[in-house]
Amino acid sequence: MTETAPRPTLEAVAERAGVSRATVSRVVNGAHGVREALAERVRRAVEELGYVPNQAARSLVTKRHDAVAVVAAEPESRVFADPFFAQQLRGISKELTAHDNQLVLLLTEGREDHARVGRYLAGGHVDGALVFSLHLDDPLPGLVRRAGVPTVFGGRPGWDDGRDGVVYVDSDNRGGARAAVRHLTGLGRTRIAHITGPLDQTSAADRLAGFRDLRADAGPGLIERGDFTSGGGERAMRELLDRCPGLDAVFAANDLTAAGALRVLRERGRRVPDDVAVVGFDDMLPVAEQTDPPLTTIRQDIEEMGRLMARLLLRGLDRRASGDETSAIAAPAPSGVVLPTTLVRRASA
Amino acid sequence: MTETAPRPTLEAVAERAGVSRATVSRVVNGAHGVREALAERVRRAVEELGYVPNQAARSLVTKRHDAVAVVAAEPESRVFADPFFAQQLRGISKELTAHDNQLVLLLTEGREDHARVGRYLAGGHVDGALVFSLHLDDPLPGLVRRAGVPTVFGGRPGWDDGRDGVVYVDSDNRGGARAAVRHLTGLGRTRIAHITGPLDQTSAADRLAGFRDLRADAGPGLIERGDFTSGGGERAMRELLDRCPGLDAVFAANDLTAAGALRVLRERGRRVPDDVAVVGFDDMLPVAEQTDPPLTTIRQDIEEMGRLMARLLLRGLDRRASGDETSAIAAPAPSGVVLPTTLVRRASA
DNA sequence: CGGGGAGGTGAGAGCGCTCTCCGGCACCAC
DNA sequence: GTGGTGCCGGAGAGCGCTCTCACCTCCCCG
Repeated sequence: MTETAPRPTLEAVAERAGVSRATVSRVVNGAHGVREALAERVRRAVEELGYVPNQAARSLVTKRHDAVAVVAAEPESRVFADPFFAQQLRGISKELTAHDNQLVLLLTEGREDHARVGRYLAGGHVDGALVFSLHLDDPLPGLVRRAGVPTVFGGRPGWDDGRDGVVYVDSDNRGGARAAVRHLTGLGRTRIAHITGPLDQTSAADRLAGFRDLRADAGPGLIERGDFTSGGGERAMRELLDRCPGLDAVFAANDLTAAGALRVLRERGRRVPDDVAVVGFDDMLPVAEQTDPPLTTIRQDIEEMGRLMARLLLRGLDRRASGDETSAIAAPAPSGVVLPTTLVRRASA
Repeated sequence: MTETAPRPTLEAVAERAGVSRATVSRVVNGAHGVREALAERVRRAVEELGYVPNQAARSLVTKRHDAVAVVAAEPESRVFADPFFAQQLRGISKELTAHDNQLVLLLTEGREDHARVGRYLAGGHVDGALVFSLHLDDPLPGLVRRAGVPTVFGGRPGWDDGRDGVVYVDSDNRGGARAAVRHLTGLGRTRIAHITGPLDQTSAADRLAGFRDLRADAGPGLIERGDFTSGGGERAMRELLDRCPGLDAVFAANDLTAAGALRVLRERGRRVPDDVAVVGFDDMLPVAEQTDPPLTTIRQDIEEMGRLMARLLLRGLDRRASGDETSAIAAPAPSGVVLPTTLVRRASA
């Protein structure tokens, strides 16, 4: 079918333009120091021949790939059930594209995949990695560290001990949770319950921490563990209602959970928000806007998270490339960047 | 920080094992014709040195990259609002991984991005492309064709004239629509309405066609255009109800649309499914399971679509690589593969 | 016991590019 | 005129790998 036409090489362009390979290379790579007349001739030759540099050959000598790996553990329902990952990806993609970098997607599933990813990263096929690590016991972080690839994490890694210069981007889960609680108390609610997410995920743990910040007195009776699913939200809500029928507000760790809680609340004859006010987290649109009543929730700028991750990584790569130790000191890589969240007020609280 | 240690080369392994580069290469690439004793020595040296082949160097000579581009137009709400894309990606990823291929993700947005993608594909950085083309007037298909890269499309391209050997994978939208209607008529419904999707997308057009297959007599009064969103579903449902208050069933082009319709139905005091039965399409879980009542819908195997796309592409690449004209004739690339859909019965119909 | 395989192994020529030299040339000052 | 000073541009050496050949053992058969 489509016979792969032999693509023109630098050599061919050089010949056509009547110059040497080196000159063509200089022009193609935007280096200065080539007389305009010559440069123009080269450019025309490039155009006429439809020359595109062979990335493999270039990488071979530069040791740069202009490619970044995005690593995500696939089985994490969170990653794929929500539109989250897609949105982060979009942010990442935009930023990488703007800097002429390619995005190599590595989805893992199971142990053997981890080994594969480790090998791939260690193999020096990409300049850096963007890793989504949501679980406390995630093997991925250790793996990429061993691979020795510059990395930025998405979400606070569980083992961030604040010292080892791990770079990550997260949204302000704790602050968002506080804002949710503050909103609820502002509404005059006093018996506020919290349905957590799976606590082996830092986002869930941080949201719980934020809740506790303002409700230090909340007995365990007002806190029930959920799992970021609506089914879990239902279960937890029932439990909570049985234990503490008089509660007047619920802060759910995410919107799915809140949707489940809402259903149980209605089923038990509680009016929302009159009897019980509900606040979610994420502002996951297809859910938050379509619950009954529409959900008041905490929004995070997912796409910006992705974009920021990419930006941080590329910046780090540049610094490394220029071997500029001083600037590395002048502007040390931030170890964690936390994006603000905002309260979106709808009808449920 | 992590000083990039100079990675061992084939040469280094060869020296350590006391053989020539060629032999190491043979072992590494699994070629036979190396005495077991030697092969073992080589393997040990590889292990000890932690040798990983340099893909750039390899590509330079083989002209193979073991990488496939996945191209998707980002602004299409469909691609990112649904978990669809993520699921297809997962299927694609699994299949590619199984064949040791990398996935390079290219998200486009706007005209200049198209040019960029075109250049990238034409640049021969990947062996093939998987392209999601949902719109009739999508410029992407023409672009990849010009780039001359082996391609498999996701979703039937609008311009598939049945002749030019375009390879694509789609789910059976038309058959699924027929199944939906058949289910409704089986329930004794006679005044069945259809809320379409945006008809410039082949999936929406095909679903409409399936509806028409069995309801050729359905006047335009029973067909209302939607846009795959719940808001559109609401609008269309109101319209339909005003125009034809006696309708007893609705087939919505997707679940989001159905969710919107459901809301309007309730608002207008119609009981579902008693007064009006509703069937959706997609079986988009967070939506279909959580509508009230839960949605009867047509499920498609999204992940399998992705997997199949990848499989088809890789198969084509293999054939091309082996230059095996005869097998190309013996097993011609299928021009379109259509995956079956199944009816998932819940409470709405 | 010698010749002809057959099967292993190594040498070496690139793949297409970048980048370091180094030579050439124009221009200035003396 | 001569020597210096830049700036351009070209030559050439690889980057790490694959792959074709040629060579070199052995082994088998006549």
